[in-house]
Amino acid sequence: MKDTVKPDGRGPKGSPAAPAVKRSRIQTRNRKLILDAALEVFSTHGFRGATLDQIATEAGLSKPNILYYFDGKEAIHVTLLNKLMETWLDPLEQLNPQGDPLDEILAYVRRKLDMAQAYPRESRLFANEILQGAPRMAPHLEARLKPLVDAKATLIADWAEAGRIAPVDPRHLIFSIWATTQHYADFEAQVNVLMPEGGVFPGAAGYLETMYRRMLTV
Amino acid sequence: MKDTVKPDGRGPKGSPAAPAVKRSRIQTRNRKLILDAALEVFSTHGFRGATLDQIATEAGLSKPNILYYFDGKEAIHVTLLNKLMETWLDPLEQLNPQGDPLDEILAYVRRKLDMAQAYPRESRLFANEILQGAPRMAPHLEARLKPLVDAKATLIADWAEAGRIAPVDPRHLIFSIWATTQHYADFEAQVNVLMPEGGVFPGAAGYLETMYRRMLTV
DNA sequence: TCGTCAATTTACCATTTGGTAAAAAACAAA
DNA sequence: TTTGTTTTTTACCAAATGGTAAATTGACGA
Repeated sequence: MKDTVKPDGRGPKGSPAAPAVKRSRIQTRNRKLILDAALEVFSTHGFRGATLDQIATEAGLSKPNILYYFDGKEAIHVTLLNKLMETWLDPLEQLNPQGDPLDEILAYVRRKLDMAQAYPRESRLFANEILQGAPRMAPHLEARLKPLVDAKATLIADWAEAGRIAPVDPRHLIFSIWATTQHYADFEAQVNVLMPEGGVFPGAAGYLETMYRRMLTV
Repeated sequence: MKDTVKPDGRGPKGSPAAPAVKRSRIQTRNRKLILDAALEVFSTHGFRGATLDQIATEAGLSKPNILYYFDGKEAIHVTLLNKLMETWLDPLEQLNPQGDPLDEILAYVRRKLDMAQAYPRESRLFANEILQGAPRMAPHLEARLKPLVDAKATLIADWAEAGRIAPVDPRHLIFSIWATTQHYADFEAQVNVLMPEGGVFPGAAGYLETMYRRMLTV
């Protein structure tokens, strides 16, 4: 019997992430089902706390069928993390050196808050990974996030230097933007206890705009 | 044979948290060892990701010996969470209605940041629990945290009303303080990648004081 | 120093979990 | 419809995991 060929075109235990082969309709659909289910499960239980059975049930597929599409639990997690990284970097990448400094930063805050609202599961997946010491993401952080943050920190420092925003440590500014926006996704369970009235995001948007405006206005 | 009596004075599967019986030196020492080991393990892997074997190894005890001191994995986790809640509430409780509003809030920020630095594992234990939907802490949040936050939010609203600090939504202010301070503990793995130079906390303290001063100064 | 209770170890067990092999079913090109 | 391929199911397995029973060792007051 010849080796089973997995739908992503890799042989058994193959590794390249890039889809070397065009996927069938069924493959496309089921991979999406699995990744969506896995996002749900990993983001609420963390990697070790999630089980393939949970993912299978959530996806409406059998466990062996899931392992037909992915090489294992870890491969699913890694796939999610890889996809996530680009999405996560995007709002910061959009910070425009040519724009008005205050507007740019406030727009960045806005984008991050919108993402926390639109993609809370992704935010929690990321939070879980970092909380646990970034075991599978550390290389990514080093290779992709760090250079981007370095570049944008320099940009913000230049803006401050030129007196176009108030003096500020760019890195701590970025940390505080991440922390305050992602908080509404990551700590949703707590926020919901303390602000029961529906729709916390409009208030959050107003608060954060005010805070960073007061922080950065010269 | 008579029922084995556990060292906390409860019979098998007993429940009261209060130590009904004074503990021996050995009990005190070993319970501490276990709780410390469990804090380490739970805070990095989450509840489901942690194993009794890990905790046992970390504590330097055997697994059955651990189950001699605690009714099970869940009981250890609950014990940690209960202890944690009081520690966690304390800095906010200290917010003094008689003090100068700006000073009081800045001191609160300072206390929270100091806690993130001194007790990062506790911060991550808490973050893990909330991330996963607060399954074992929701009652606590409702019963202890919510009343406190309500009270302090009213206090801050009064300060703003009286023009002693700039107008602000008190609850979002509190959220942002939690988010920005705990970020340095919870996302330590990421922070360390982006700010390799040792000692991020002095810079964080300076940044946060500046931010909340600018935010709240009338 | 002896006896008793506390503490610990040894030897297990049932379930859960990630994963596999191989057969069966569904599908698609001819 | 036939044939080769893709997809799914069935039936497993080995390791890990939470937990227990009972025997063994240790501490310590009378």
